[in-house]
Amino acid sequence: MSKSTIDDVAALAGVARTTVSRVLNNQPNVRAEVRDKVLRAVEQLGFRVNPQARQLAGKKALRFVLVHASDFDSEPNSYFSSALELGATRAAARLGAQLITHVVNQNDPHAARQILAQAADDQCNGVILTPPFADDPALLRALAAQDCRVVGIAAGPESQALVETIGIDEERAGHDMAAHLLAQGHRAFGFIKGPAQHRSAEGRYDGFLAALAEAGIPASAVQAERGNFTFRSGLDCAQRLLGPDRTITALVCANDDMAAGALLAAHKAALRIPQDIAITGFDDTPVSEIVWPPLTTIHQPLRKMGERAVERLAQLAGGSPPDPAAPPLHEIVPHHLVPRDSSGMALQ
Amino acid sequence: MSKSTIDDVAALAGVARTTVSRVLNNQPNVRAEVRDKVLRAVEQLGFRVNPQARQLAGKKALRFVLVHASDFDSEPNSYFSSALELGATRAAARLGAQLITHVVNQNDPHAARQILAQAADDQCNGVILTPPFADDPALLRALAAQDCRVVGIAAGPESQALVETIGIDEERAGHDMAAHLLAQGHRAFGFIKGPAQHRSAEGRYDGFLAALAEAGIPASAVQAERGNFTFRSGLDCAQRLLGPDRTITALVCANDDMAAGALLAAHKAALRIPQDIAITGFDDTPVSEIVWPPLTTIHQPLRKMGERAVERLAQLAGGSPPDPAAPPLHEIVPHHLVPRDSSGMALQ
DNA sequence: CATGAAATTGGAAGCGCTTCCAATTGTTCC
DNA sequence: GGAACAATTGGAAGCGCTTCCAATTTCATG
Repeated sequence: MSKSTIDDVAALAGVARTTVSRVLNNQPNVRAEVRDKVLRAVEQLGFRVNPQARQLAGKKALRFVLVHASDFDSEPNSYFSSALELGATRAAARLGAQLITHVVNQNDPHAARQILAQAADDQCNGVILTPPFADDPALLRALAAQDCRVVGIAAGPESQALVETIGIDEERAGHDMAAHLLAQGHRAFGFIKGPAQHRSAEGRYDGFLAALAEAGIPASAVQAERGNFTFRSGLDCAQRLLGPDRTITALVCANDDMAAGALLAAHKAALRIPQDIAITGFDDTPVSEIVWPPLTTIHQPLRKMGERAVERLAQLAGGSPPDPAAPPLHEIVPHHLVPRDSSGMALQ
Repeated sequence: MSKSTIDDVAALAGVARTTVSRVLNNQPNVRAEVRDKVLRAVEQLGFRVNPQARQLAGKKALRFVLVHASDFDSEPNSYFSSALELGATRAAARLGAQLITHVVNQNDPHAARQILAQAADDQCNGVILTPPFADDPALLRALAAQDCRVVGIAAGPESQALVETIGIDEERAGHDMAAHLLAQGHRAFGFIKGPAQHRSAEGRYDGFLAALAEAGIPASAVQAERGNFTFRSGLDCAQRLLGPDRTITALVCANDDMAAGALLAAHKAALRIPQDIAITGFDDTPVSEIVWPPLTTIHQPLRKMGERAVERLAQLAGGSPPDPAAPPLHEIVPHHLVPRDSSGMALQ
């Protein structure tokens, strides 16, 4: 169980460590024959580069901060934050970077100031901000002023103009969900939105409406409610939409938790799902598979987003100074529709 | 935003790096006056040790493997695995260790062989096994035979006798849940167990029965069903227990997902929760707060368990050879009862 | 074949830190 | 005061790897 080092590879391949390093890092000026010899030695020894050593030697000690939002002063008990951080820490480990996580109470009036102080304290190369912090332009500007790079997660258009951001194409996702339901014959829709300040999620509704408009269904025909991403708000909104005078045959919820609440409301109203009412969510968190029937939803790759955020910061830290004239990049990660039984059947 | 190094601290404190290192690592033979001077310099500079450099210099390059179980060949979409891994990666990062994760299909007859091959391939110092792999004695013995240290997560008594393990006190947890319900006046119970091969979770039922026995309620009076930890199995079992001839006032489920299914069954049967039937879960996953009413449950600190697993492996890798006569250590991490509205009121 | 240029390879320093062995300082005893 | 011992501190090597600059080899041209 002893670990091979670059010196072992060099000895076996009969070259210097410099050459091994060149091969492993895809640098030029290595003959193909030497490259093959090195790669064979790597394979034979089962060599794995030590990322810590690589990072240290490369003079690129990197340290990033991930800021979680919470309603309390303790860590959020949520899949969103766990998955995002898991992706981020995996990427950091791979790159030999340090990732420091902080939890900030989103209801604290001093939240922004706290984030600024922590970023300075931590002497970090960059900060990953989650909603709602990613949608706070003043905070984004203040971080830039203290020379701190930022990647915003699921941030709205205003933030996209200020800092690097990552998210799914929310409008396209909403459009895809509507298209799925339209293809099943639905023409009468309800929609439970998320919080108004969640700018990116508003795009879900916009895309949904755009797809309906293409099918000749005006926005005024949609029965919309506003929830706050919780099961309870989904239950309450759905009870209003699924009352005795119900006209809708499909209810789209802006996240899975609210959709789970809407499922309960439908069960309580003795409605068959999806025959009487199809119900769909967003995000593909574990909840979407836990409930009955399992939810049709849009998969948002949270882990991937965490990874990309770290990788983006690493690029920013390692590259040339940013071109001030170039706008920040909004990176779109792919979403996909996950059809499940909550919308599994075409309308009769 | 420049990072301080140990040399900066040494210069400011007027000592050698060796002395700074001694202070930071709590080594003896440093006068208190010198120690204070160093710590002040650390504070003033906001110095943070670089764990990569520490690990590399300390000649303790560590690499661990975490094996997730899945029903597919892709990564499980579950809070259990995410939280465990998050704890493990955080601890690994802090210790400057590498953590490699693998996903193994638990239904694959070659699963054990796959794990063995991967551990050897990865040249790792140790393996963290999750259920059901942690409950496979043959696998545990085979890993030991290839000189691979193991920490099992939530493993049953048989595994506890073979390898290092970590879990909550399942019996005490089951006992605490029963005591909570007994204190609210409940005397007629149902219980939805987990899968029979999940040895550790059987302890939940044992502890539950022990508490009832103390209150003079025999095991034969409990209506028990067996689920498989899924929402659907919870729904099905609960429908049998909550039928028109229902006699129970409290239903304890061996995990939160089944409890969420039981909640739906209760809602469908038009039962008030908790007035007509109290329903409780186990594990305190995000689901427990997402449903309505929120679930009383037992908090199992998954992240902590992941952390401790890595720390335990690091200790095993760094210490003296294990005493063959000493039994492996079963580490108990604290659980606690989380009372919520699903059992929030005393019986009328 | 000789020369110059380009391509390829290697020696060695050093990233931030730990640790081994040497050097220095302090304490105790006669 | 001197010797012996203990406590404290520091110099320097080196962890696994990258990278800068030097050395060597290869290629092209006259």
